[in-house]
Amino acid sequence: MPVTEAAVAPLIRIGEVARGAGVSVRAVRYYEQQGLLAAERSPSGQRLYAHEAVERVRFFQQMYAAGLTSRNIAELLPCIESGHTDAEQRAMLRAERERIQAKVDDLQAALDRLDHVIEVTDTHP
Amino acid sequence: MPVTEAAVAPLIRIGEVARGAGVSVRAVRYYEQQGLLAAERSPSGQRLYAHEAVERVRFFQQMYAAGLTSRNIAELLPCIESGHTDAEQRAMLRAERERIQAKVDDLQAALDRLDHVIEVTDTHP
DNA sequence: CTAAGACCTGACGTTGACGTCAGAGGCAAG
DNA sequence: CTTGCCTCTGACGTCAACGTCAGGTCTTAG
Repeated sequence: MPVTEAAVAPLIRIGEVARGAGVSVRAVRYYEQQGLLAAERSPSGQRLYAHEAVERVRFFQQMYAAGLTSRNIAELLPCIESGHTDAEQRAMLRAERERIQAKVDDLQAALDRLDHVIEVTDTHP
Repeated sequence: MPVTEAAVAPLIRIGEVARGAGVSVRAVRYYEQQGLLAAERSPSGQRLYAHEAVERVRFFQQMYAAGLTSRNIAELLPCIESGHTDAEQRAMLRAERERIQAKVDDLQAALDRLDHVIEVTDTHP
């Protein structure tokens, strides 16, 4: 086994990140602008990402879908990466959790109402 | 029992509707503009609403929270009021239902991820 | 070498549900 | 009558997460 070079994880360009995560190239640039996703640069200035960037962007999408803002996501990223938190961060995490839970409850209530409408209108065509 | 006049349900003004439903006066006007909520007018031009308007506005809020647009709500209002639907409307109702259900699932997934983060960071302070 | 894509940096446009401000009436109390 | 609060009609502002366009550079298949 040669001791020469560890297999350098091949970096990917922005288009591949975007396609992999199912978002636009513009969106990926936007995430960088919001401080969510840093990129190396090639000598010519093109952004280069590790493969994990794809999963990371998917995570962003999931959080956006949950109603978090870029700022919220930026705040909770250090918690995830460092694995430890101070009191303020824990409070923030719990607050976001409560917000989402409340939203789930709201949606469930809306769903119930819609189901009621559907039931009524289906049995009275 | 006098046969004179049925107790006229007292109409309320826009401010009371807004306070009752927990939204702004501007929002109530906006709903009218979107064709969601009609109002009588006093001789001087002020909007007058029945009490049920409050509940109706709450319903709007619930639907907005579920991610429906004003247009969506406007489309499903006739279904609710008439109590019957054509095929297209039923399809629309089901589609919205699916959208909301998908959103609930997304939120639940986000919640699970957040819970995981919270758990890890709580046990590693 | 060359043409087609992919990528770059600005920078303005979009969408939805309102917020906000201006200017002008209404309306009950004192 | 006037003070104070509510309401009216426009009409422009906001905010977030991008879309889109312009004009130029890079990379890669052939």
